[in-house]
Order: sequence, then structure tokens, then C-alpha cells
Amino acid sequence: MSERPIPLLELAITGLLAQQPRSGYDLLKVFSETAMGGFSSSPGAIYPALKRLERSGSVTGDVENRDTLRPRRVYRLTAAGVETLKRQLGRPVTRDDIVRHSDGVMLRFAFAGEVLGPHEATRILEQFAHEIECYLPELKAQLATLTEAEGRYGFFALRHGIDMYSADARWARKVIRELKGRVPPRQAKRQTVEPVRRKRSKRGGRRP
Amino acid sequence: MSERPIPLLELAITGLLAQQPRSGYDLLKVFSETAMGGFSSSPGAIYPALKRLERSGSVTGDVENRDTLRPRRVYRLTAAGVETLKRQLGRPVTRDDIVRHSDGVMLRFAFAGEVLGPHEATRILEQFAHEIECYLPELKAQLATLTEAEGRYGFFALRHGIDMYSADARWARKVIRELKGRVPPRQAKRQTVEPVRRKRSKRGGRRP
DNA sequence: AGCGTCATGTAATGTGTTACATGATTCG
DNA sequence: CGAATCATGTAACACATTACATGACGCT
Repeated sequence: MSERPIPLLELAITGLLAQQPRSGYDLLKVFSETAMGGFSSSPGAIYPALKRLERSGSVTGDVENRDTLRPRRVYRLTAAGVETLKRQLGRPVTRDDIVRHSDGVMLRFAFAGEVLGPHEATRILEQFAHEIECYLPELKAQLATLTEAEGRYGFFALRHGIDMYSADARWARKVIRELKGRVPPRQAKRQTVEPVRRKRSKRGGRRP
Repeated sequence: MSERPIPLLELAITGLLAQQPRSGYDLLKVFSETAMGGFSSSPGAIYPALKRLERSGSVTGDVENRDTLRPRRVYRLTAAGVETLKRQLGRPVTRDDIVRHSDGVMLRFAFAGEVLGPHEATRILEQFAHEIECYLPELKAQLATLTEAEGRYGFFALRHGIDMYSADARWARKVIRELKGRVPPRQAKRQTVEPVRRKRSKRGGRRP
């Protein structure tokens, strides 16, 4: 039913272009200067990704300053791109997502909040917290089987995993409460074409 | 000076083979059944990686049960492989490591503890904690620039990053204290060839 | 007889990384 | 004038994912 996941870099680019049109270089800067530094941030990754997204019809690039000597290719989401983004954001959060792609969950949360509103963002957090809370007991059981003799450092490393997931769950539950506290406007403001403001929005999400 | 990093999967395999000889299928099982589930755990990744390591001289594979109808190729580290592993474990922990390869740091910590002893493991933790404690204020500064209007969900996601790094640092400091508390034997027991015990060691480290 | 596990691999495809390449503009 | 930044890309390479392929063994 639900679409298969697209590469994280493409999801990140799609989400950032949903906020505002940007050039390849703009995206490069976002990845290298903000907390989204978990991404490649190298031209060899970003420009090909933009080309792929353009071929698949999710984005279009308009050349700005065609007359001047320094043209910029500014990309924006198409209607199809918006649909793709929404389908991606709507994917359920699975065990696999939290074990192997937890950065992607954070991306989806942030973009879902902006594109689909607090209701969907909360759903993602609920599923995220739930999967973790199911997984944690298993990890703790594994911890119990580790004796001092057989892997003291593995023991520490496993405890690290447990600490991380616990912090994840605590964070998610807290944000759920905070989102519930305020008035949920049910649908966030929509972003239309808006002729290219050059402003960097910092955004978070660890090594996403 | 210090060698460039090898792929994480190869590092993981090398470290696991330092504990005991294993077959490709054994490694597969470790990745799929223990908390090291962050790895590919697919034959299409592991067998080629073993072949690469063999070509580069880090491991050798001996066929076991050659006569029977179900042969197993059991790999073990060579002397050169041990040296490579030690050089990899000895690499300093950089900002880039914590932002983009934090799983690798956990691997290196666990293996360094076993292969090089508590002294080196502690050094890794110190560097890990230090880099994080330098990075955290920058993230908090970024958080301060995020207004409610300009990215409420980015705000939450950034706070998630901050929570994670804080938990990382807390964990590291705690383990450092625990390692200091006990008698540091300065060099862990060395593992020699040891004819193939078939025992799974569970080991931790999140999405490593 | 069929299913699950043991056990090994290969092939196609896609994608990230590294390094290179080019040239304009701005600032000191 | 030189260095840093703006701005865009390409090419070679390495690597992971997915899917496929094979076959023995043990159990029911």
C-alpha cells in the first residue's frame, strides 16, 4: 500500500524545497551550516539528487539571472512533488525505521509538522515512541545475558543504546505533551511559490 | 599520519573476527540477532566485504568440513589484520565522527576495550565526550535563533539532537568513571587462534 | 513431502564519496 | 591583486540493497 521509501537525501531536499525554493548551493549551505550536517553536503551528492528529482517530476528548476554572468538554478516543488512528499511523510514508523533509519523519522516529523500539521506530526511521534518502548525491553533482556566476563565493553555499548532509546522516548513523549497543550490549528499554513527569499532557515534533527 | 577510515561494515567484521573466528553466516547472524542490527546483515554486503578483506590481507578463510557436503568457510584475522584494526581503533575522535559517524565511535570503543585495553577505550570516550561538549553550545546557540514563527518543528527536532548529544556525553562520562573505578589491567587478554567455538556474543552499540 | 534453517554466493542497480574542473564576484 | 566565497557541475570508484540462485540437512 504505502510507497517505498525514497533516499533520505531526496526526502530532505524535498522537504526543504517545500519550505521555500532553493538552489543547489543553498541546499549545500543548509547541510553544511545547520544541524542537518548528517547529510552529505557535497555537490557530488546534491546536484545529481536534484537532477533525479527533476527527472521524476518532483521538482522544477528555473534559471534565475539568465542574463547576468552568474546564473542560479532555483528549484521548487511541483504539485506531484508535494504529493510524493506527503506520501513519504505518511508512511508508518516501523521497527526498522528506529533501528536503522532513525534520522529519517526525525526528518519526517519536522516536515510533517509543517506540511501536514500537528496532528500528523503527533502520530509520527506516537508511533516512534511506541516502537521504542516495545524495543527497549528486548535490549534490556539482552543486557541481562551479558556477563562481566563475556564482553564488558559490549555491555557498556549496549547500555549506550538503551540510554539513547530512552532519551528518544522521553523526548517524544514530552513533545507530544507540548503539542497537545497548544491549540492545534489542524492544518499548517501552506507555502506557495513566493518569489525566492534568500533566507536560511536553520533546522534540526540529528545526523538526519 | 593516521590511516583513513575503512567502511564501518569492514570495521565491524574485523572487530568481531578479533574476538573469534567466524563464518560469513555467523556474522550474518550476529548482525541480525543482536543489537548490532544497524548493519546490513544481508549476504550481498557481508560476503563481498569478507572477500575484500581477504584480498587486502586482513583475514584468511579456511574451509572447514571440506570432506562433508556442507563446507563452511571460517575466517580469522591475520597479523596484518590485527595491525589494521589497531590503527583504526587508534584514530582520534573528530567532530565529523560524532556528527556523521557516531555509530563508528561506539564500535571503536567496544573493540578498543577488548583489543587494546581500558586505557585506549577511556581515551576514545574522553575524546568523544569532549567533542560533544564543544558541539553542544553551538547547537544551543542555533536553538536560540529559532523563533516560534520560523520553524516550530525544526525547534523540536533540534532539541532532539541536543537531548541525544547530552545523553551521549552523560553516558560517556559515567563509563569513564566506572572504568576508572576498577583496576585497569592495562592490556586485555589476547585472543589467539582457538579452534572455533560456536558461541554468539551479543554486543551493543546503537545502529552501528 | 514440504518447510525452515544452514550456508554460500552472484548480478543489477542505485547512490554516496572523493576528487577534480571551471569561472565570476567580493572583500581586504 | 590574491583569497575566500558564490555557483555549478562531472567522472571514477566504492559500497549497499535487492533480488535471485543453489543445495544439504533436520524435523514433522
